[in-house]
Amino acid sequence: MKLVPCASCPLRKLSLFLPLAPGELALIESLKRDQAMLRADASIIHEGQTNAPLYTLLSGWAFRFKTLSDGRRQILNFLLPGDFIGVQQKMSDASVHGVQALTDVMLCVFPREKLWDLYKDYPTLAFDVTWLAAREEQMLDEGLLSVGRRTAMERLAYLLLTMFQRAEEIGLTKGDTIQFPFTQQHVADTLGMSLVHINKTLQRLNATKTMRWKERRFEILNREELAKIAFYEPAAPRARRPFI
Amino acid sequence: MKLVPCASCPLRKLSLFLPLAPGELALIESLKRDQAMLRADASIIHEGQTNAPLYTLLSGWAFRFKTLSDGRRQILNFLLPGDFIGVQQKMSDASVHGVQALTDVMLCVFPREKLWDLYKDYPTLAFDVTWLAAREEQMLDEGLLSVGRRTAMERLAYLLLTMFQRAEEIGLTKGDTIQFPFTQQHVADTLGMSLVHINKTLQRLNATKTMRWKERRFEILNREELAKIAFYEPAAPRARRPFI
DNA sequence: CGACTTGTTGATGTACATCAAGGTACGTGG
DNA sequence: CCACGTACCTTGATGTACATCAACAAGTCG
Repeated sequence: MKLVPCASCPLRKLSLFLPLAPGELALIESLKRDQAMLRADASIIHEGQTNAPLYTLLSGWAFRFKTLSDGRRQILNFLLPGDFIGVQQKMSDASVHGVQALTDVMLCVFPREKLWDLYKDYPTLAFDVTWLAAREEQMLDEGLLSVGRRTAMERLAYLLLTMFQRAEEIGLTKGDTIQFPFTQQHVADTLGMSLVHINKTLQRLNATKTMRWKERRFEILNREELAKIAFYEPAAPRARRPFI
Repeated sequence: MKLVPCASCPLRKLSLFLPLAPGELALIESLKRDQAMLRADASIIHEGQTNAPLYTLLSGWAFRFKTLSDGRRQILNFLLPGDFIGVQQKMSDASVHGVQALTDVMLCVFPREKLWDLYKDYPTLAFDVTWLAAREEQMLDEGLLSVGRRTAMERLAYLLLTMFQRAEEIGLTKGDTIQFPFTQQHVADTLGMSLVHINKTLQRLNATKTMRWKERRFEILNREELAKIAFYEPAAPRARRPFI
């Protein structure tokens, strides 16, 4: 398989990313070790794996998760194109969570040892890495708020709405619809509920006519009302990039 | 109030922090704007506050939280001396969570604009910042796993055990005991449960004789057994500092 | 064609929340 | 000193949001 040169990397086309200085691009190019293609359901990082490389998700969906020894699983977050995989592991430690592909995915592989070069020579990029980590952390905060304090209906509405909006930002939606790759079981494991209860809550939520989710196809019918159900409090407009 | 010079900063004494190069110390010194002392219950960062500075917690306990507009509160994490406050906000955005002091606290104030200087001139320190953020994220992951998938008893055991261990690492414990500053209501808001249920679960947990928590005084009686109840799966030994 | 994955629905049980009342400790002002 | 409030904890009674179990339907894949 041919390597996609970074200059034509799909991520570079996103408006989220301002142009890099030429030197930065060259550096990124030099850091890139490899590119990997994985099938849906493949494991990207195993729980307990040591010194896993960093990845950027170029295309497809994935998710981070943890499991207890008796099999209970908690999905921590979904990953979309443009997301970084692996910053979570405090450097050089064993990974304490797994990452699994939800669809076929394409990954850019980035050896962990070289992260230091990036910090040393390209503080702008280092700043970006921190920014991405902070963004991840905010999503986790929201997840914790959902699972801890939102009701079943609010949780489900919140998750579907925000997943839609994340997908929308990177152009994965068509109007008010999208094809979600996850199942009701995935959602159950994300929201800390049982599959059956997700299904019953979904019936009630569909009945509100603010949205519809059936056979993986999701459609928003009334975004404001859905946001109200979700207890979604609109954040300040997103910064496009770290300041300076 | 006198400023504590960074060279004699309480944090510098912790074994968690290896010696800094002299230049690094000077930089930190120059970045330090101020030092603040706050009373228990004071708000350190308000939800919605923009461009809040960064802080290092020098002494005392605090916590990060989010609230829904109808008052439901979720505590996201507790903060102990040596923790960074504010990296979570993706730079320059409005803060989407609040931070409140649990005891009287002493803070080192660090203007957000200067973070860039640090990244530019001291990549080692920048690396540390990322490392701290990654560590925070791992704690959040565990919190999400707890609230989503652990039972009430497991959750409570896990929280108390890990809070004890975090305190132990920075020398806040006396043998197997510690004085926790938080109330059962705080724990309820951390674990996504009601105060009443926390109390009832606590009775059951005390009855196992693996620990005792009464009137803020916490004591571990059998760490291994408590860890089993908590479904605590020991992580790989902690790295002392990011590899370079 | 079975075997499997995903979704759906109903019956039953339980882990939790909510409500309510009271208990102890600690502070305050009279 | 007492009377009073307030913060935190405790316990029982009742209700409900959830999980679990079970059975079945529809699609897909070897």
